[in-house]
Amino acid sequence: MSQQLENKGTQTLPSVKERATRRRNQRSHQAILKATAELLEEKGYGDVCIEAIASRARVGKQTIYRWWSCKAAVIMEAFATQAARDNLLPDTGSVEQDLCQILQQMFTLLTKTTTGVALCGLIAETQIDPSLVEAFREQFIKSRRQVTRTILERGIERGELRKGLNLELVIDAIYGPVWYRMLLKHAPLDDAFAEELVSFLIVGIQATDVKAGS
Amino acid sequence: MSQQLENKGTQTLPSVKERATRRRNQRSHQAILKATAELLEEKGYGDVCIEAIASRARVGKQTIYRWWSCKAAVIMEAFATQAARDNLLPDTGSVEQDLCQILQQMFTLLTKTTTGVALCGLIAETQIDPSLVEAFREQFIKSRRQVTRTILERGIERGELRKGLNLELVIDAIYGPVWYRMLLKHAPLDDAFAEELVSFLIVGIQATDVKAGS
Amino acid sequence: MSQQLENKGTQTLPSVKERATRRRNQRSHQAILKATAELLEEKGYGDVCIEAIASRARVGKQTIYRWWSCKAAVIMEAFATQAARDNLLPDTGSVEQDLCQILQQMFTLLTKTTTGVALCGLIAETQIDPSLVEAFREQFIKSRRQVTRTILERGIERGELRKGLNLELVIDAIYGPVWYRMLLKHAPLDDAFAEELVSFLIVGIQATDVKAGS
Amino acid sequence: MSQQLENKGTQTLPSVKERATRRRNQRSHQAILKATAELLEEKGYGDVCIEAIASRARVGKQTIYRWWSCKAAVIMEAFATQAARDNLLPDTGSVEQDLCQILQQMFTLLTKTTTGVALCGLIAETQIDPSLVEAFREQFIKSRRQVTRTILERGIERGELRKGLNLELVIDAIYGPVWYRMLLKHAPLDDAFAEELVSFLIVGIQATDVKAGS
DNA sequence: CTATAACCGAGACGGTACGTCCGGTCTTACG
DNA sequence: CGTAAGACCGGACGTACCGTCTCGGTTATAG
Repeated sequence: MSQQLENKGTQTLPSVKERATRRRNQRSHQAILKATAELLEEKGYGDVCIEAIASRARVGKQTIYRWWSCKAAVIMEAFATQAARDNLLPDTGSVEQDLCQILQQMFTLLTKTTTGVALCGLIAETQIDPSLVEAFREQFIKSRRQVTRTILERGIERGELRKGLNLELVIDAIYGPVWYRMLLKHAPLDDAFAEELVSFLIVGIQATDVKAGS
Repeated sequence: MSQQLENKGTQTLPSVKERATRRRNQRSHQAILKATAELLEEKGYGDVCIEAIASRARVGKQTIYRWWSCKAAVIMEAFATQAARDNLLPDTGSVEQDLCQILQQMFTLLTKTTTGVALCGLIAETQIDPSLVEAFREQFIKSRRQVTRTILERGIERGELRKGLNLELVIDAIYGPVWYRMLLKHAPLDDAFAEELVSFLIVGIQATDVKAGS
Repeated sequence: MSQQLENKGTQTLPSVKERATRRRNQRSHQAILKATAELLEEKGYGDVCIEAIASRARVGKQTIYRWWSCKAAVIMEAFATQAARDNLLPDTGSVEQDLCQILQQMFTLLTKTTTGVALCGLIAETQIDPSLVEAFREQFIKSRRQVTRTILERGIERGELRKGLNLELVIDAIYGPVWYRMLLKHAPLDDAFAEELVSFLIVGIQATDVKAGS
Repeated sequence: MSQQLENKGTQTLPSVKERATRRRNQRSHQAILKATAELLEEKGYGDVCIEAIASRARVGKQTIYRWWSCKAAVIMEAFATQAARDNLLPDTGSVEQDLCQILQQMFTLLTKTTTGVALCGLIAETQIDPSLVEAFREQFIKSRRQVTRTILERGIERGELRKGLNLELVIDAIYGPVWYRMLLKHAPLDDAFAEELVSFLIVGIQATDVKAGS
C-alpha cells in the first residue's frame, strides 16, 4: 500500500536554502488534523476516510496527499502530540510506584480520550499495511518504553531491582498485557489492573535480598 | 459492518428436522476456504477481498455471502481448525515446562504458518469493526486461555503455585507479551522468548515455600 | 483516450448461447440515455460529465463504464435515434426539391432540438480524441450521405443530372456549408439557406441540355 | 468557461504613456507560445493543458493566466501568425485559378503544419465553450473570407462572374467543404480536391454569357 | 421418477472511496 | 512589481470492492 512511512515533510526545519518555495498553509494543516480527530471521535475508526477529512476540513484531497502518504499517516500526526502527553519520567523513589503511575496515566489516555481508539485503529492498519508498523513503533511505542527503561535502570542502580535483568523482556511483560486488553477488550484497563499487574511483575524483578528481608 | 458474528450455518450438525433443504455444496465450501488461505499466504491480509476469494474459488459472491457474513467470518472459519491445532493440555509435571511447551507450540503456529498473518489480520478487523471482537475471542483466544488456566490450577493443587492468584491476570501476563510482539514485530517469537518469559513470570506465581527452599 | 469506438454491446441480438449471463438492466440503460439528453439540454455540452449522468440517472458510474467507453459514446447512443429521424428518401420528382427537403428537415433537427448541440459537441470530441471520428461518421454522417447519393443517382438515371459527376465531391459541397455554418455560427441554418444553397449547387450538376433548354 | 475572448494585452502597440508598469517578460511570452506549439505537435490537441505548457515553458501558471484567459486563447495567439501566412490576394487574372491557388495554399497550411491540428482543436473548443466562437472567427476565418470576397468581387467587375451573386453563400460553398473534410477526415485535402471543388463551383457563379460562349 | 425449489456460477447493479489530474486562484521569495 | 514555483480548493476522472440483486442452469430430495 504505502511505501512512505509517515508524512512527507513536517516543515519543522526550513533547512539551508530549501528552494524557498515550500510554504505550507498552516490553516489547512491544522484543519486537517482537527477534522481527523473529530471524525475519529464521532464516527469511529472505520468511518474515517480521506474524503471525509478533506470535506470536513474544507480542503482539497490533493492537499492531504501532498503531505501525507495515507490515512494512517494523517492519524498518526493527529495523535502524535496527544499520545506523547503525560509520558513524564515519574520519581516516587519506588519502582513499583513509578510503574504504577505511568501505567495509570497511560490508561487514562487510552480509555478517556479518543487517542485509544486512534491507536487501536493504527495498530489495525499496521497489520493490513505492514510498511506502517515501524513508523507506528517509533511514534507511539518507543518513548514510553524508553521512560520505562529508565525507571528500571534507576531501580537497578539503587539496588532495588535485581541485576542482569533482560530489560526488553520486562518491558514487554509490562506493556504486552496492556495492549492485549486494549485490543481484545476482555477486561478493563483501570487503576486496579495497573496496580495488580505491577505488583505481580515486581516480584520477578526485585533484588533477592529485598525478598529475603521481607 | 457486520452484525452477524461469524458464519451462518456450518452444517456440522444436521440438527432435528433440518428443513431438509439445506444442501450445501461441499466443493464450493472447501474451495472458498482454500482460496482464502492461499490469498492470505500469497498476497497478505490487505489484498484478501471477497471478490478475489470468489474469483479464485470459481464461486459466485452470493455463495460466500449466503454462508458467511463478512470477510472476517470466512477467514475465521478458514483458520479455525488450524488455530485450534496443538492446543493440547501438556503434562510434564512442572508448570514452568507446561507453559513453555504451549507457548512454543503456539509460536510455531504463529510464525511458521499463515495462521499468524490471519490472526493478526483478524485482530485488525476487530478494531475497525468492533462487533467482531467477541467472536474472535471465542474462536481464537478462549480455548488457549482455558488450557492455560487448567495448567495453573493444577499447579496450585499440587502446591507448586501460590494460592489466591488472580488467574486471569496471570494469563494476561503470559499472552499479552506474545501478542504484543506478534503485532508490533519489534522482537521475535522464538523458543528463547518462550523460555525467558515463562521463567520470568514463574517467580511471581510460585509458592513462597518453594522459593524459600531454593 | 478511448480505443473502444462506441458502446460495448447493445444487446440487440442475444445471439446463439451467449454465455447466458449477459442481462442488461433496461431501466438503467434508458435512464442513462435520458439523463444524458437532459443534461445536454439544460447545461450545454461542456457541463455533461459522467458523474452528473450517473447521479441524475441514479446509477453507479461503473454501470456507465461497463457499457460505454467514454462520455462521447454515451452521447452518441443517446442521439443515435434522434439523429436518424426524418432521414427518409424524398421523392418529389425533382433533385432540387429532394435536396431542399432533406436539408430543411436536417436543419429543423439541428436547430430546433438538442441534437444539434449534441452533434457539435461530438464533432468537438472527435478533434480531441481522434479515435472517435470514424464512429461518428458511421453513426451520424454516413446515412445522410447515402440518402443524398441515392437522390443524385436517381437524378442521373432520369437524365436530370449530368453523367460522370464526382458524387462524393457533390455531397461534400452540399453538407460542407451546412456544418460550416452549424459549427461557426456566422449565419443561420434556415429554410432560405437550404433553398439558396441547393439552387446554387444545382447549376453545377444539371445536365447541360437541361441548362441549354432553360 | 472564458468570458474574455482572447488575450489580455499583446503589447503590440506601446501606445501613449503605457503606465510604465507594463513590462512583460518577452522570454516567458515566447517560451509559452513555443511550448504550446511543441506540445500540440508532439502530443496532439487533447494533451495540451495549461500545466503542461507552464511546465515545458518553465513558467509559472500565473504568468499564463495573467496574459491569456484560457488555453484556447494561448493557442490562438500561438497560431495567429502561422494561420495568417500565405493569405495573400492572388492575381492570376482568372477567378478559378485565384480560388484554386488560395485553397491549395490553405491546404498546405492545414495538412503539412501543426496549424491544422491547432485549428481543429480550437473549433472543438468553441463547441464546448461557445463564448470562444466569435474570437475564433475573427482570428482565423474572417481574413480568408475577405480575400476570397475580393477575388469574387474582382471577377464580377471583370464580367467574369455573374452579377447579383450572394457572395456570403458562395464563400460558404467554398470553405464549407474544406472544413467538413478537415474535421471529419473522410477524404483528403489535396490539390486535386482544390481543383475539383473550384471547377465544380465555378459553373454556378460564372456569368451566363461565358457559359453560353462555351 | 419426476418436479420443484434451493443452490450454484456469473456478473450487473447502486454505491462509496480511492488516488490522480487539471483548472483557475493565491502566496511567497527572488531579481 | 513581474516572475517561477508551486500550494491551495474544487471537481471530475476511471478503478476497485462493497453487499444486493437477478439470471439461467444444476441437483437432490419429496411427492
